[in-house]
Amino acid sequence: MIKYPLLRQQIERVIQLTDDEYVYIENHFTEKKLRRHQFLVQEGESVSKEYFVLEGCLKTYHLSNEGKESILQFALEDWWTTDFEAYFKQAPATVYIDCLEESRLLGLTLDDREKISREMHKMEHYFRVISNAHSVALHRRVLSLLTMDAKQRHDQLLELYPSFFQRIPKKWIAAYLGVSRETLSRFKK
Amino acid sequence: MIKYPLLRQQIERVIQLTDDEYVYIENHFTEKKLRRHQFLVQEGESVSKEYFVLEGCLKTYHLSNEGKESILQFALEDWWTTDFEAYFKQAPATVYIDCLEESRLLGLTLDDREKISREMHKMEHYFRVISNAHSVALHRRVLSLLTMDAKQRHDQLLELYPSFFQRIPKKWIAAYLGVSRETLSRFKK
DNA sequence: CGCGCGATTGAGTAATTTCAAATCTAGTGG
DNA sequence: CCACTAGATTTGAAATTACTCAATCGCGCG
Repeated sequence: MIKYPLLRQQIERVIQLTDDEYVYIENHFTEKKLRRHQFLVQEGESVSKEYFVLEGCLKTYHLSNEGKESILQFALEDWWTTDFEAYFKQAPATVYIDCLEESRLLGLTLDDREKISREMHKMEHYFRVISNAHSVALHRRVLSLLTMDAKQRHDQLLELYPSFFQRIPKKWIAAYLGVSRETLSRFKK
Repeated sequence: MIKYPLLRQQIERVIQLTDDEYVYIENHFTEKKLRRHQFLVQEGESVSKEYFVLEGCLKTYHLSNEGKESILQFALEDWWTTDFEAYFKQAPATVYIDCLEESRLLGLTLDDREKISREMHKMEHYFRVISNAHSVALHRRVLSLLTMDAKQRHDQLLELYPSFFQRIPKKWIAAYLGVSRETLSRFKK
Protein backbone atom coordinates (compact mmCIF):
# COMPACT_ATOMS: atom_id res chain seq x y z
CA MET A 1 0.00 0.00 0.00
CA ILE A 2 1.55 3.28 -1.15
CA LYS A 3 1.01 6.08 1.35
CA TYR A 4 3.40 8.76 0.23
CA PRO A 5 3.47 9.21 -3.54
CA LEU A 6 5.57 12.36 -3.14
CA LEU A 7 8.48 10.37 -1.77
CA ARG A 8 8.27 7.88 -4.59
CA GLN A 9 8.15 10.64 -7.17
CA GLN A 10 11.27 12.20 -5.66
CA ILE A 11 13.24 8.94 -5.68
CA GLU A 12 12.10 8.12 -9.21
CA ARG A 13 13.64 11.32 -10.49
CA VAL A 14 16.89 9.41 -10.11
CA ILE A 15 16.13 5.68 -10.28
CA GLN A 16 13.25 3.40 -11.31
CA LEU A 17 11.32 1.36 -8.74
CA THR A 18 8.63 -1.31 -8.91
CA ASP A 19 5.59 -0.90 -6.66
CA ASP A 20 6.89 -3.64 -4.38
CA GLU A 21 10.32 -2.12 -4.12
CA TYR A 22 8.88 1.26 -3.28
CA VAL A 23 6.52 -0.06 -0.63
CA TYR A 24 9.39 -1.93 0.95
CA ILE A 25 11.42 1.28 1.15
CA GLU A 26 8.49 3.34 2.40
CA ASN A 27 7.97 0.97 5.30
CA HIS A 28 11.28 2.06 6.79
CA PHE A 29 10.05 5.64 7.16
CA THR A 30 8.03 7.02 10.05
CA GLU A 31 5.82 10.07 9.76
CA LYS A 32 6.29 13.02 12.06
CA LYS A 33 4.23 16.18 12.40
CA LEU A 34 5.50 19.47 13.74
CA ARG A 35 3.79 22.76 14.52
CA ARG A 36 5.18 26.23 13.93
CA HIS A 37 8.10 27.12 16.20
CA GLN A 38 8.77 23.52 17.18
CA PHE A 39 12.33 22.26 16.96
CA LEU A 40 13.17 19.23 14.85
CA VAL A 41 16.77 19.35 16.06
CA GLN A 42 18.48 21.35 18.78
CA GLU A 43 22.18 22.01 19.25
CA GLY A 44 23.82 19.38 21.44
CA GLU A 45 21.15 16.73 20.93
CA SER A 46 21.83 13.52 19.07
CA VAL A 47 20.26 13.21 15.63
CA SER A 48 18.82 9.80 14.93
CA LYS A 49 17.12 10.48 11.60
CA GLU A 50 17.18 12.35 8.37
CA TYR A 51 13.87 13.72 7.15
CA PHE A 52 12.04 14.07 3.87
CA VAL A 53 9.61 17.02 3.85
CA LEU A 54 6.10 16.03 2.73
CA GLU A 55 4.68 19.46 3.43
CA GLY A 56 5.64 22.57 5.34
CA CYS A 57 8.83 24.52 5.74
CA LEU A 58 11.83 24.38 8.07
CA LYS A 59 15.01 26.33 8.59
CA THR A 60 18.42 25.02 9.63
CA TYR A 61 20.55 27.59 11.38
CA HIS A 62 23.60 28.16 13.49
CA LEU A 63 23.38 30.36 16.56
CA SER A 64 26.44 32.46 17.39
CA ASN A 65 27.53 33.45 20.89
CA GLU A 66 26.13 36.92 20.25
CA GLY A 67 22.75 35.39 19.42
CA LYS A 68 22.95 35.92 15.67
CA GLU A 69 21.28 33.31 13.49
CA SER A 70 22.92 32.22 10.24
CA ILE A 71 20.75 30.11 8.02
CA LEU A 72 22.28 27.14 6.26
CA GLN A 73 19.20 25.70 4.60
CA PHE A 74 15.51 26.16 4.06
CA ALA A 75 13.72 22.85 3.54
CA LEU A 76 10.40 22.90 1.68
CA GLU A 77 8.30 20.11 0.20
CA ASP A 78 10.45 17.51 -1.55
CA TRP A 79 13.67 18.35 0.26
CA TRP A 80 15.76 16.31 2.63
CA THR A 81 16.90 17.85 5.89
CA THR A 82 18.76 17.03 9.09
CA ASP A 83 22.07 17.93 10.70
CA PHE A 84 23.99 15.72 8.30
CA GLU A 85 27.26 15.99 10.16
CA ALA A 86 25.65 14.86 13.42
CA TYR A 87 23.53 12.21 11.69
CA PHE A 88 26.38 10.51 9.83
CA LYS A 89 28.90 10.72 12.63
CA GLN A 90 26.34 10.02 15.35
CA ALA A 91 27.67 13.13 17.08
CA PRO A 92 25.86 15.96 18.89
CA ALA A 93 24.04 18.43 16.65
CA THR A 94 25.78 21.72 15.91
CA VAL A 95 22.72 23.46 14.49
CA TYR A 96 19.06 24.04 15.18
CA ILE A 97 16.27 23.02 12.83
CA ASP A 98 13.10 24.95 13.41
CA CYS A 99 9.64 24.66 11.92
CA LEU A 100 8.43 27.80 10.09
CA GLU A 101 5.07 26.32 9.12
CA GLU A 102 3.07 23.34 10.32
CA SER A 103 4.94 20.44 8.68
CA ARG A 104 4.72 16.74 7.89
CA LEU A 105 7.98 14.81 7.61
CA LEU A 106 9.16 11.28 6.94
CA GLY A 107 12.09 10.15 9.11
CA LEU A 108 14.69 7.52 8.25
CA THR A 109 17.28 6.18 10.70
CA LEU A 110 20.92 5.74 9.70
CA ASP A 111 20.67 1.97 10.27
CA ASP A 112 17.68 1.70 7.96
CA ARG A 113 19.40 3.87 5.40
CA GLU A 114 22.41 1.57 5.38
CA LYS A 115 20.21 -1.51 5.35
CA ILE A 116 18.29 -0.25 2.31
CA SER A 117 21.53 0.77 0.58
CA ARG A 118 22.98 -2.67 1.15
CA GLU A 119 19.89 -4.51 -0.01
CA MET A 120 19.13 -2.40 -3.08
CA HIS A 121 22.10 -1.20 -5.02
CA LYS A 122 19.86 1.31 -6.83
CA MET A 123 19.09 3.04 -3.56
CA GLU A 124 22.71 3.34 -2.66
CA HIS A 125 23.08 5.11 -5.97
CA TYR A 126 20.12 7.35 -5.21
CA PHE A 127 21.62 8.39 -1.89
CA ARG A 128 24.94 9.13 -3.51
CA VAL A 129 23.33 11.28 -6.17
CA ILE A 130 21.42 13.21 -3.51
CA SER A 131 24.55 13.68 -1.48
CA ASN A 132 26.43 14.97 -4.52
CA ALA A 133 23.63 17.36 -5.35
CA HIS A 134 23.93 18.62 -1.84
CA SER A 135 27.67 19.22 -2.21
CA VAL A 136 27.17 20.96 -5.53
CA ALA A 137 24.59 23.28 -3.97
CA LEU A 138 27.03 24.15 -1.20
CA HIS A 139 29.75 24.82 -3.77
CA ARG A 140 27.46 27.21 -5.57
CA ARG A 141 26.66 28.94 -2.35
CA VAL A 142 30.31 29.41 -1.42
CA LEU A 143 30.89 30.81 -4.89
CA SER A 144 27.99 33.21 -4.66
CA LEU A 145 29.25 34.43 -1.28
CA LEU A 146 32.73 34.94 -2.71
CA THR A 147 31.86 36.52 -6.05
CA MET A 148 28.62 38.42 -5.61
CA ASP A 149 27.59 41.40 -3.53
CA ALA A 150 24.45 41.25 -1.43
CA LYS A 151 22.16 42.65 -4.14
CA GLN A 152 23.31 40.09 -6.69
CA ARG A 153 22.86 37.24 -4.22
CA HIS A 154 19.36 38.50 -3.49
CA ASP A 155 18.45 38.60 -7.18
CA GLN A 156 19.89 35.14 -7.77
CA LEU A 157 17.90 33.68 -4.88
CA LEU A 158 14.75 35.35 -6.12
CA GLU A 159 15.27 33.75 -9.51
CA LEU A 160 16.26 30.30 -8.22
CA TYR A 161 13.71 29.95 -5.43
CA PRO A 162 10.94 32.51 -5.84
CA SER A 163 8.78 30.51 -3.44
CA PHE A 164 11.10 31.40 -0.57
CA PHE A 165 10.06 35.03 -0.87
CA GLN A 166 6.39 34.18 -0.63
CA ARG A 167 6.55 31.81 2.32
CA ILE A 168 9.50 32.83 4.41
CA PRO A 169 9.72 35.99 6.57
CA LYS A 170 12.20 38.51 5.18
CA LYS A 171 14.33 38.45 8.29
CA TRP A 172 15.19 34.80 7.66
CA ILE A 173 15.88 35.45 4.00
CA ALA A 174 18.34 38.11 5.17
CA ALA A 175 19.97 35.62 7.56
CA TYR A 176 20.32 33.21 4.64
CA LEU A 177 21.88 35.79 2.34
CA GLY A 178 24.17 37.09 5.04
CA VAL A 179 22.91 40.68 5.11
CA SER A 180 21.00 42.72 7.68
CA ARG A 181 17.22 42.89 7.24
CA GLU A 182 17.52 46.65 6.76
CA THR A 183 19.80 46.15 3.77
CA LEU A 184 17.55 43.45 2.33
CA SER A 185 14.57 45.73 2.69
CA ARG A 186 16.33 48.46 0.70
CA PHE A 187 16.85 46.08 -2.25
CA LYS A 188 13.20 45.83 -3.11
CA LYS A 189 13.38 48.56 -5.76
CA MET B 1 54.42 -4.10 -4.22
CA ILE B 2 53.43 -0.97 -2.35
CA LYS B 3 54.48 2.19 -4.15
CA TYR B 4 52.53 4.92 -2.41
CA PRO B 5 52.47 4.50 1.38
CA LEU B 6 50.94 7.97 1.73
CA LEU B 7 47.76 6.86 0.01
CA ARG B 8 47.52 3.79 2.20
CA GLN B 9 48.05 5.85 5.33
CA GLN B 10 45.26 8.21 4.27
CA ILE B 11 42.77 5.40 3.60
CA GLU B 12 43.69 3.64 6.83
CA ARG B 13 42.69 6.68 8.83
CA VAL B 14 39.16 5.47 8.10
CA ILE B 15 39.29 1.72 7.42
CA GLN B 16 41.72 -1.18 7.86
CA LEU B 17 43.32 -2.90 4.85
CA THR B 18 45.55 -5.94 4.36
CA ASP B 19 48.65 -5.55 2.20
CA ASP B 20 46.95 -7.45 -0.61
CA GLU B 21 43.83 -5.38 -0.45
CA TYR B 22 45.82 -2.17 -0.53
CA VAL B 23 47.99 -3.25 -3.47
CA TYR B 24 44.87 -4.21 -5.37
CA ILE B 25 43.42 -0.75 -4.81
CA GLU B 26 46.67 1.02 -5.62
CA ASN B 27 46.85 -0.70 -9.00
CA HIS B 28 43.79 1.23 -10.13
CA PHE B 29 45.59 4.56 -9.73
CA THR B 30 47.87 6.19 -12.27
CA GLU B 31 50.55 8.67 -11.35
CA LYS B 32 50.63 12.10 -12.92
CA LYS B 33 53.20 14.87 -12.57
CA LEU B 34 52.52 18.55 -13.13
CA ARG B 35 54.78 21.58 -13.16
CA ARG B 36 53.98 25.03 -11.80
CA HIS B 37 51.29 26.87 -13.78
CA GLN B 38 50.05 23.74 -15.51
CA PHE B 39 46.33 23.08 -15.51
CA LEU B 40 44.95 19.84 -14.11
CA VAL B 41 41.45 20.83 -15.20
CA GLN B 42 40.16 23.65 -17.38
CA GLU B 43 36.64 25.00 -17.64
CA GLY B 44 34.64 23.25 -20.32
CA GLU B 45 36.79 20.13 -20.45
CA SER B 46 35.55 16.74 -19.36
CA VAL B 47 36.96 15.41 -16.10
CA SER B 48 37.80 11.74 -16.20
CA LYS B 49 39.53 11.37 -12.84
CA GLU B 50 39.73 12.46 -9.27
CA TYR B 51 43.19 12.95 -7.83
CA PHE B 52 44.98 12.25 -4.59
CA VAL B 53 47.86 14.67 -3.97
CA LEU B 54 51.13 12.88 -3.16
CA GLU B 55 53.10 16.09 -3.11
CA GLY B 56 52.73 19.67 -4.25
CA CYS B 57 49.93 22.16 -4.14
CA LEU B 58 47.00 23.05 -6.39
CA LYS B 59 44.20 25.59 -6.41
CA THR B 60 40.64 25.11 -7.65
CA TYR B 61 39.02 28.34 -8.75
CA HIS B 62 36.17 29.88 -10.63
CA LEU B 63 36.82 32.64 -13.15
CA SER B 64 34.18 35.36 -13.43
CA ASN B 65 33.34 37.29 -16.57
CA GLU B 66 35.29 40.23 -15.21
CA GLY B 67 38.34 38.01 -14.80
CA LYS B 68 38.15 37.72 -11.03
CA GLU B 69 39.30 34.44 -9.51
CA SER B 70 37.43 32.93 -6.57
CA ILE B 71 39.18 30.05 -4.92
CA LEU B 72 37.11 27.06 -3.85
CA GLN B 73 39.88 24.80 -2.59
CA PHE B 74 43.59 24.50 -2.01
CA ALA B 75 44.78 20.90 -2.28
CA LEU B 76 48.02 19.98 -0.52
CA GLU B 77 49.59 16.61 0.26
CA ASP B 78 46.99 14.08 1.42
CA TRP B 79 43.99 15.84 -0.08
CA TRP B 80 41.66 14.74 -2.83
CA THR B 81 40.85 17.13 -5.62
CA THR B 82 38.96 17.37 -8.90
CA ASP B 83 35.89 19.17 -10.22
CA PHE B 84 33.57 16.83 -8.33
CA GLU B 85 30.42 18.05 -10.04
CA ALA B 86 31.90 17.42 -13.48
CA TYR B 87 33.49 14.15 -12.42
CA PHE B 88 30.38 12.57 -10.94
CA LYS B 89 27.98 13.82 -13.57
CA GLN B 90 30.45 13.32 -16.41
CA ALA B 91 29.71 16.91 -17.40
CA PRO B 92 31.99 19.74 -18.57
CA ALA B 93 34.14 21.30 -15.85
CA THR B 94 32.97 24.60 -14.38
CA VAL B 95 36.26 25.43 -12.66
CA TYR B 96 39.97 25.53 -13.26
CA ILE B 97 42.50 23.55 -11.25
CA ASP B 98 45.96 25.01 -11.44
CA CYS B 99 49.28 23.83 -10.11
CA LEU B 100 50.96 26.21 -7.66
CA GLU B 101 54.01 24.01 -7.10
CA GLU B 102 55.48 21.08 -8.98
CA SER B 103 53.13 18.25 -7.98
CA ARG B 104 52.71 14.48 -8.05
CA LEU B 105 49.19 13.11 -8.15
CA LEU B 106 47.40 9.77 -8.26
CA GLY B 107 44.38 9.66 -10.57
CA LEU B 108 41.35 7.38 -10.27
CA THR B 109 38.63 7.06 -12.90
CA LEU B 110 34.95 7.02 -11.98
CA ASP B 111 34.57 3.49 -13.36
CA ASP B 112 37.41 2.22 -11.22
CA ARG B 113 36.04 4.03 -8.21
CA GLU B 114 32.70 2.32 -8.64
CA LYS B 115 34.35 -1.03 -9.32
CA ILE B 116 36.39 -0.81 -6.13
CA SER B 117 33.35 0.33 -4.16
CA ARG B 118 31.34 -2.62 -5.43
CA GLU B 119 34.05 -5.16 -4.77
CA MET B 120 35.10 -3.94 -1.34
CA HIS B 121 32.36 -2.71 0.89
CA LYS B 122 34.94 -1.10 3.16
CA MET B 123 36.07 1.17 0.35
CA GLU B 124 32.55 2.28 -0.40
CA HIS B 125 32.41 3.30 3.23
CA TYR B 126 35.73 5.12 2.92
CA PHE B 127 34.49 7.11 -0.06
CA ARG B 128 31.32 8.02 1.77
CA VAL B 129 33.21 9.22 4.80
CA ILE B 130 35.46 11.35 2.59
CA SER B 131 32.48 12.78 0.78
CA ASN B 132 30.79 13.64 4.07
CA ALA B 133 33.94 15.28 5.35
CA HIS B 134 33.93 17.33 2.19
CA SER B 135 30.33 18.44 2.77
CA VAL B 136 31.05 19.29 6.37
CA ALA B 137 34.01 21.44 5.32
CA LEU B 138 31.80 23.29 2.84
CA HIS B 139 29.18 23.80 5.55
CA ARG B 140 31.81 25.34 7.80
CA ARG B 141 32.94 27.58 5.01
CA VAL B 142 29.43 28.84 4.28
CA LEU B 143 29.02 29.50 7.98
CA SER B 144 32.28 31.38 8.23
CA LEU B 145 31.32 33.51 5.23
CA LEU B 146 27.94 34.25 6.81
CA THR B 147 28.97 34.86 10.40
CA MET B 148 32.48 36.27 10.33
CA ASP B 149 34.02 39.42 8.95
CA ALA B 150 37.15 39.23 6.83
CA LYS B 151 39.55 39.59 9.73
CA GLN B 152 37.95 36.74 11.68
CA ARG B 153 37.98 34.48 8.63
CA HIS B 154 41.65 35.28 8.14
CA ASP B 155 42.48 34.39 11.75
CA GLN B 156 40.48 31.17 11.57
CA LEU B 157 42.27 30.09 8.39
CA LEU B 158 45.63 30.90 9.94
CA GLU B 159 44.75 28.69 12.89
CA LEU B 160 43.24 25.82 10.87
CA TYR B 161 45.75 25.69 8.02
CA PRO B 162 48.91 27.59 8.97
CA SER B 163 50.76 25.83 6.15
CA PHE B 164 48.68 27.74 3.58
CA PHE B 165 50.31 30.98 4.68
CA GLN B 166 53.80 29.58 4.21
CA ARG B 167 53.33 28.00 0.80
CA ILE B 168 50.64 29.97 -0.96
CA PRO B 169 51.02 33.52 -2.34
CA LYS B 170 48.96 36.05 -0.39
CA LYS B 171 46.92 37.04 -3.41
CA TRP B 172 45.44 33.55 -3.58
CA ILE B 173 44.79 33.46 0.14
CA ALA B 174 42.84 36.68 -0.39
CA ALA B 175 40.88 35.11 -3.24
CA TYR B 176 40.05 32.19 -0.94
CA LEU B 177 38.90 34.42 1.90
CA GLY B 178 36.89 36.65 -0.40
CA VAL B 179 38.76 39.91 0.29
CA SER B 180 41.07 42.11 -1.75
CA ARG B 181 44.80 41.54 -1.27
CA GLU B 182 45.12 45.09 0.04
CA THR B 183 42.64 44.32 2.82
CA LEU B 184 44.36 41.03 3.59
CA SER B 185 47.69 42.79 3.78
CA ARG B 186 46.32 45.22 6.34
CA PHE B 187 45.33 42.36 8.66
CA LYS B 188 48.87 41.29 9.38
CA LYS B 189 49.03 43.32 12.60
C1' DC C 1 72.34 46.39 -11.83
C1' DG C 2 67.80 46.63 -13.03
C1' DC C 3 63.48 44.23 -14.31
C1' DG C 4 59.18 42.32 -12.81
C1' DC C 5 56.12 40.47 -9.70
C1' DG C 6 54.08 40.30 -5.33
C1' DA C 7 53.19 42.77 -1.18
C1' DT C 8 52.34 47.01 1.24
C1' DT C 9 50.64 51.70 2.20
C1' DG C 10 47.70 55.85 1.63
C1' DA C 11 43.60 58.36 0.26
C1' DG C 12 39.17 58.69 -1.24
C1' DT C 13 34.82 56.15 -2.18
C1' DA C 14 31.18 52.75 -2.11
C1' DA C 15 28.62 49.29 0.25
C1' DT C 16 26.74 47.67 4.34
C1' DT C 17 25.95 47.87 9.22
C1' DT C 18 24.07 49.70 13.43
C1' DC C 19 20.87 52.15 16.07
C1' DA C 20 16.57 54.48 16.53
C1' DA C 21 12.13 55.54 15.19
C1' DA C 22 8.01 55.00 12.43
C1' DT C 23 4.82 51.84 10.07
C1' DC C 24 2.66 47.89 8.91
C1' DT C 25 0.56 43.10 9.77
C1' DA C 26 -0.96 38.80 11.47
C1' DG C 27 -2.71 36.41 15.17
C1' DT C 28 -5.27 36.69 19.76
C1' DG C 29 -8.81 37.25 22.91
C1' DG C 30 -13.01 39.62 23.85
C1' DC D 1 -15.96 40.99 13.78
C1' DC D 2 -13.00 44.37 16.02
C1' DA D 3 -9.38 46.13 18.82
C1' DC D 4 -4.98 45.28 20.47
C1' DT D 5 -0.37 43.77 20.78
C1' DA D 6 3.88 41.61 19.52
C1' DG D 7 6.51 40.90 15.88
C1' DA D 8 8.01 42.12 11.27
C1' DT D 9 9.23 45.54 7.92
C1' DT D 10 10.63 49.91 6.40
C1' DT D 11 13.09 54.33 6.56
C1' DG D 12 16.64 57.68 7.99
C1' DA D 13 21.20 59.06 9.50
C1' DA D 14 25.68 58.15 11.24
C1' DA D 15 29.46 54.97 11.67
C1' DT D 16 32.14 51.16 9.99
C1' DT D 17 34.21 48.10 6.90
C1' DA D 18 36.18 46.90 2.84
C1' DC D 19 37.05 48.28 -1.93
C1' DT D 20 39.44 50.66 -5.76
C1' DC D 21 43.11 53.09 -7.61
C1' DA D 22 47.63 54.76 -7.43
C1' DA D 23 52.12 54.92 -5.72
C1' DT D 24 55.84 52.69 -3.35
C1' DC D 25 58.52 49.07 -1.47
C1' DG D 26 61.18 44.59 -1.44
C1' DC D 27 63.15 40.73 -3.25
C1' DG D 28 64.68 37.04 -6.42
C1' DC D 29 66.70 36.25 -10.75
C1' DG D 30 68.73 36.93 -15.12
